[in-house]
Amino acid sequence: MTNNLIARMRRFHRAVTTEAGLLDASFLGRGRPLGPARVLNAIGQNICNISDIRAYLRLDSGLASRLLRGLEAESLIELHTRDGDQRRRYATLTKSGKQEYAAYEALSDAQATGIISRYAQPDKLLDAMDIVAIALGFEQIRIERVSPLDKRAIDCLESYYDELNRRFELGFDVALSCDPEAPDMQHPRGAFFIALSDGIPIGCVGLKGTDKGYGEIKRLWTSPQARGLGLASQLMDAAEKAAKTLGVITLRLDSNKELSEAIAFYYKHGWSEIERFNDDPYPDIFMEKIL
Amino acid sequence: MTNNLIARMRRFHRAVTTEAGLLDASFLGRGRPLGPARVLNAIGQNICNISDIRAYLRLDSGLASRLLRGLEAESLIELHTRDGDQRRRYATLTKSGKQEYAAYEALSDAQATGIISRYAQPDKLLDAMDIVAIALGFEQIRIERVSPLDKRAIDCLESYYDELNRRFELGFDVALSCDPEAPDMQHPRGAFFIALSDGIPIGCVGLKGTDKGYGEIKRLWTSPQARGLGLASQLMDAAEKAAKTLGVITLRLDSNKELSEAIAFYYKHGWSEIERFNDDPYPDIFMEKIL
DNA sequence: GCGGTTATCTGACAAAAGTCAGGTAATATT
DNA sequence: AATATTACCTGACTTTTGTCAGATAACCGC
Repeated sequence: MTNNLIARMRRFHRAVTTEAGLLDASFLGRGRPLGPARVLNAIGQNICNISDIRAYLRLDSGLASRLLRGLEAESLIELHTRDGDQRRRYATLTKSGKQEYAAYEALSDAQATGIISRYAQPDKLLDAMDIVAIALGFEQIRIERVSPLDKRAIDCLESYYDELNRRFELGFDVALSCDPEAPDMQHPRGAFFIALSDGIPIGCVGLKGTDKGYGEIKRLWTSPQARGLGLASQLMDAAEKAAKTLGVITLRLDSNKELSEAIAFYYKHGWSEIERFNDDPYPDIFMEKIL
Repeated sequence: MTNNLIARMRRFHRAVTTEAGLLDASFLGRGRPLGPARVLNAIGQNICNISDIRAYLRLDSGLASRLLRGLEAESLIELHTRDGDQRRRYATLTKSGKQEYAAYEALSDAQATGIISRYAQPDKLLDAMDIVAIALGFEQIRIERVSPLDKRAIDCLESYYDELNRRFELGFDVALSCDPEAPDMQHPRGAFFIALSDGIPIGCVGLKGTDKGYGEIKRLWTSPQARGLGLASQLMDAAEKAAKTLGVITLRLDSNKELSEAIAFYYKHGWSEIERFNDDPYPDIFMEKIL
């Protein structure tokens, strides 16, 4: 298999550059060169600040400036300053800019569904695309501290519950578990983190504050497509750092032996087994780590 | 999940264009613009005819001509005509051209291994890349008639035997099975086909000639990464067409009920169950189709 | 308030990529 | 044999992209 690695990778690369070429070429269908089209799309995706646009598209400052001037001349965008740093400028779409952007969106949606639709098992393809996209964009994964009530946090939690429900012999029902109250996982009592790959949530962890002299790690989860990249470690690090900042020195967690890879992960990261410390029906293993 | 489709696809697309940009940008490390570098690589991949190069890289004839002139001036390539159409010209790498090409290869190999190596489960990533590459390059899949002794045919057969060995409760040993003799699956007695995605074999089928008044379909297999794209149908069509050409009107095959998706496929494609017609130990279902 | 830094812009270039209207010789069609 | 087509080339041109050296105004630390 290993000797095959290069060939497989090359084939992938070729497929992908061709496809990328096609997808980008589709942007040309609207009579605008790729440069301005890319900038317009970046702005449409709410990347408004000029520095951010430059970084996202890897553009030289001069070039970026000229492309923006062009879009402004077409009156697709407007540039403003905002409160705060008066050097920074922010681009927003005008009415016709929004229409143009929507047209581009429609083009790439059509492309996307076209590719997916010829596939009998779209989920298989999408999962594969996720795996690739997450792996290739690994350096860009950001850990963000959010409210556990954030839409993206809830997405993660639902996937997490689904997975527990599939993996536990008796299923899993959050209502029966001791679901931590949101305030316990928010400043100043605790924290909640999500991992984002290009804006899409792919993992989460909660730090729950208690009044019992220890903090609890809850809902550590990474999306199946993101496993094997060390994301759980990153999340756990974020949670531990937050715990230290809050003055928590003892962390506890509960888990279930069905989740063998998780248990292995905890042992590897300095956790050790302790006695049961709650009466939640699902966990059968209890662990502790002194920071 | 479905409402998520577009977002996932977009993320993938972005990851992939960025990565593609990086990979292509790596071509720039050798002080040659992308255009000539791409042409050199196409020639290195044995795409020699100028029309083919143009089609592969989607280049205007004038542009292609100029890029070739440039490489010629660097004495990396030579252009010749060959027997046959004297208008057609074929590019070949010179000695230093081969060196340059090897240097590009080394660059992209380093890129590839770099990406793979940071992944704890490289096979997971590679499988995903295969799935994506095959799906995106679906239109370019070619069915080729080859000898069953062709290296690529043997690769397919080995994967096929491996899979049977995994899936049959008692395992699978080719030696115990009635392995058809190569001549039976070659002109004029039979045929053997492989499916190629960008040169890599991803499926096969054999048509075995017999002296018993019927032909046999053997070794119909598609790689797991290629399933769900209707590749088996394409292969079967090729085999049936070949059978007709050879004057065969009755086709038979044997299979095993463990391979439920295969059986379903046969029923769907006009095959019906018949009595056992051989004493091979592995099959437990026997089928026939009149063309 | 002053030197240093930062975010953005401008103008002048240069390189690369793409386009187009012919041109030539070989081949195909009738 | 005349005509059309094909494969490739050439030259003239435009557009797009990328680069660089300054300019300007706002901000930051002291």
